[in-house]
Amino acid sequence: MQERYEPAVIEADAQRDWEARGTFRVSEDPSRPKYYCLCMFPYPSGRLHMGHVRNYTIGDVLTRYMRMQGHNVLQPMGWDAFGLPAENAAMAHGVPPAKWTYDNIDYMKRQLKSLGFGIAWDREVTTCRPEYYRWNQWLFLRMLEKGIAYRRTGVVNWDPVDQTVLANEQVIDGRGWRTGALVEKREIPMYYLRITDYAQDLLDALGSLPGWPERVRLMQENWIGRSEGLEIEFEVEGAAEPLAIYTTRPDTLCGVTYMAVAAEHPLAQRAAVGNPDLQAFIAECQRSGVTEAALETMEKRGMPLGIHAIHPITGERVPVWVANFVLMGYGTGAVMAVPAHDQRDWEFARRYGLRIHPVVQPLDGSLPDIESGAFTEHGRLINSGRFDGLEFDEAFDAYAKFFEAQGTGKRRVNWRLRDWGISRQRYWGCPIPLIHCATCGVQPVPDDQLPVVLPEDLVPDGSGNPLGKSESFLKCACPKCGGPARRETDTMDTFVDSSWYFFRYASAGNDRAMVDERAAYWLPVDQYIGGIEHAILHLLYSRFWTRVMRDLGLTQVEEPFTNLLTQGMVLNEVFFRKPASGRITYYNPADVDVQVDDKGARIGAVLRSDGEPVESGGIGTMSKSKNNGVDPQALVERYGADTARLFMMFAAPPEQTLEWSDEGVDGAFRFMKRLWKAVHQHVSAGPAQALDVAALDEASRTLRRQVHETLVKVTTDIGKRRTFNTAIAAVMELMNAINRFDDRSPQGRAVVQEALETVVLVLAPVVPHACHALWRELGHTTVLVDERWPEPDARALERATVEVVVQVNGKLRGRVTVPAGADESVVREAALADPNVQRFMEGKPVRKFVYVPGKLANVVV
RNA sequence: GCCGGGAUGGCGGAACUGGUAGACGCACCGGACUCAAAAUCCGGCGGUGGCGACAUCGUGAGGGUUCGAUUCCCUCUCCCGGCACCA
Repeated sequence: MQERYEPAVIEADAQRDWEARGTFRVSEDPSRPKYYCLCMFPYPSGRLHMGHVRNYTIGDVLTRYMRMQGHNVLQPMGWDAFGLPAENAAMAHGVPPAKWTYDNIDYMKRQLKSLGFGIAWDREVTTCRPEYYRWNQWLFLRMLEKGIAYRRTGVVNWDPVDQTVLANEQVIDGRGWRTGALVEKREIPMYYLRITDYAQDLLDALGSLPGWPERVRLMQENWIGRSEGLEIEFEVEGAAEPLAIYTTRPDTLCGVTYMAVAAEHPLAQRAAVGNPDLQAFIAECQRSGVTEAALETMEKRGMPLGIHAIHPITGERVPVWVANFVLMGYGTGAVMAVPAHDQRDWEFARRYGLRIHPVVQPLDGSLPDIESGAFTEHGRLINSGRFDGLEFDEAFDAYAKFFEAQGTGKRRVNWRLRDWGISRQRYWGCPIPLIHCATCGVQPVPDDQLPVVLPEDLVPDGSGNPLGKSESFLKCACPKCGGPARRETDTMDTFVDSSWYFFRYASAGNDRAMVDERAAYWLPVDQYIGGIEHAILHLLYSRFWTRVMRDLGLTQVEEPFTNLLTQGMVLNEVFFRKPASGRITYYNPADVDVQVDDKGARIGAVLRSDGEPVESGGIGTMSKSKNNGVDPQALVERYGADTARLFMMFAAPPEQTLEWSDEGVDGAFRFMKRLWKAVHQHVSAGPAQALDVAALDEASRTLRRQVHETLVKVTTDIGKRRTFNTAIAAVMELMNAINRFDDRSPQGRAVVQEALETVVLVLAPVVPHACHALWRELGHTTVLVDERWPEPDARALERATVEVVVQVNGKLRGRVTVPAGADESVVREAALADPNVQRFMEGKPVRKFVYVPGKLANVVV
């Protein structure tokens, strides 16, 4: 056996071996339990980043673990290959997005292979390939037929200089990122998917997802945002049509002191005619951003329209305002304002001197305090005429009945969730398969003409969609009348691509159907793993898309992902210098030396190249802008894939953020060397004898118990808790025990042989290359990746005595050793006899004796 | 602003169902080996007091429940993720 641990050689050997054996190619085998382990596929940005390495290492550990547990495991991989960065790269370097994307895929695929992930590469999916996205188009046409897809206008960010639609991330402080021009809101026709038709189902089914983190279910529940309320019509003076509003607080109706409508609302538009001030204000509302965060954080402003609504209960005249925080897209584009019981309305009323009229009092009968803020809790009605004295539920019912009887209002369920706008005015995406004909209008592309292929040779220049300038793409015949027509140039949101790729892995290569019977074998995904940043949108869209496929008879599956693991982000330190004048410069932590005092505490940091100090910017996500990324490739070349994988899994539990640490990587590498050395030392003394459990001495029995205790712990940590860091810590502890054990007798060596075999087996999912080699060195002719996970020996786990800690009044005062399974009375006697325990009891009688069997006793005096 | 999450030694983290706070690793300190260094091995390592046995304080801040709270409840601070065209 090689004495030195040489990862480059070991890893290449192992990978060659798996490749030659076709170890990770899988087929559908109904005789074995299946396990579909899926990691979120990467966007091919150029190189893998540490987040990918973390994600795919978690997936690979589970894949290899479940394989050892006897499952038929599928771990596929693919590319989320459409998207904005390819267009940005095209603009920067003049390369077509297609070439850039395919080159990146080639490089990143090599990186993934070098990390030793057990991927079924024969099922690879690339979303920018026509053989993939034709099925986006095909399903879109089915949705159009069923009315799930429809056309209406939507608001986008418009850069007036570049004459182009901007993504939210391309709008910086309200200005276009390239032109610096003030961005305008613009309404354009777009295609939407009726995800709101599925809102109730998507909400209810969250309850059937016990394998999802509670926080993700909560976030989705809040995102869907079901609310029950009343839709109420207010008469408007001098207008034929009433003003409809939706409220979840009908009990506060008599507290309405003004109404607010969106800038785009017909009432506001009409009032603005001939009123320049109002026109200016409405134009200003058009200029704010379109994101919810921007709308919620901006200053709440408004202007009276000079018209009045009639309160449906009191008959009072109520002024109607236009306000920048009311959105035409939400509900009816108008709200009733109750400043006494809604904080936002309260602030608005204070600002503009509007009346604040309390109509709800706390249940204790006190008067609501509306001086410092709104009273927003439920309570009892006052100042509400014949509704006085009612509580929330009663008031809700009473008002509902009142309006239903009059036909001027009704109960309504409202959703925060909005329909999914899938149109993008961009080139590098899946073409929406529609044709515009001057005589026949919008026509779907017939199925036999699919796919509508995206030309791969265009280069965007930032001024609009290049598809709109490509005659060869645009020109087509109308499928209905045969006359000249033009193709739709909008492409689909890339969330469409990622909403069903997990079905396609299981139906790879089928050019006649979107999914086939292989999907019925593999779906649903047993374990999905990806970043927490996808907790809402991607996961919700996938759940929706799966339901549409179910309704079209394409699958029986309703929920695509049975278990979900959301991994935390990978962080690193941030170092920078900010000269008195000039731009801030970030330095890569690899180029910075940290200075510590003699206790190891940090006292400063200097740039290695010039020895001058740099400032610490704390810890942040690895990013280009902060220049704090670590290249996985350099890591693998220096330490090997196993060390990289071991560090990633050891440094933090998977759901938490992970802080990068070069020293931590060194530590992981040292452990690999120690492991290698321990096996080398053991093996170089010749083969071990068979283990005779009955012949072991005390020290050997203790080591053997530690081996089996570790096995139990690692099995639950990997298999149930998914806390790989504690599993690895337990194995490190065992390795320390093995290294301290120096019994070279035949039975001593037999115990060590069993211990080392166990270590190699349980570490195989984490550091598969080294373990692959070590398994052979330990005398096996089998291939480790096909071995079964070991079973603990119950008899090895038995203990004769246990240590019980003894507290007096909850404070630790002593320890007693008692026979395992001893009665409480035995423990009590031993505990009370302990001198230190007696000292702290100060001769007082025992008031209470709490005993946690085998662990702890608390004497209360 | 709203929704979700987090905060434990010098650092990353552990404590699984309310029961020994600090496992494991890193950094640091001391020692062995070495002409020396690196590597490796051994030992120490939350603060304070004590020669020591041990005591005492200590899990972001403040309060509460409990025999017992890092864990449960309330209030607050800071950090991170998402907010519908980044993926």
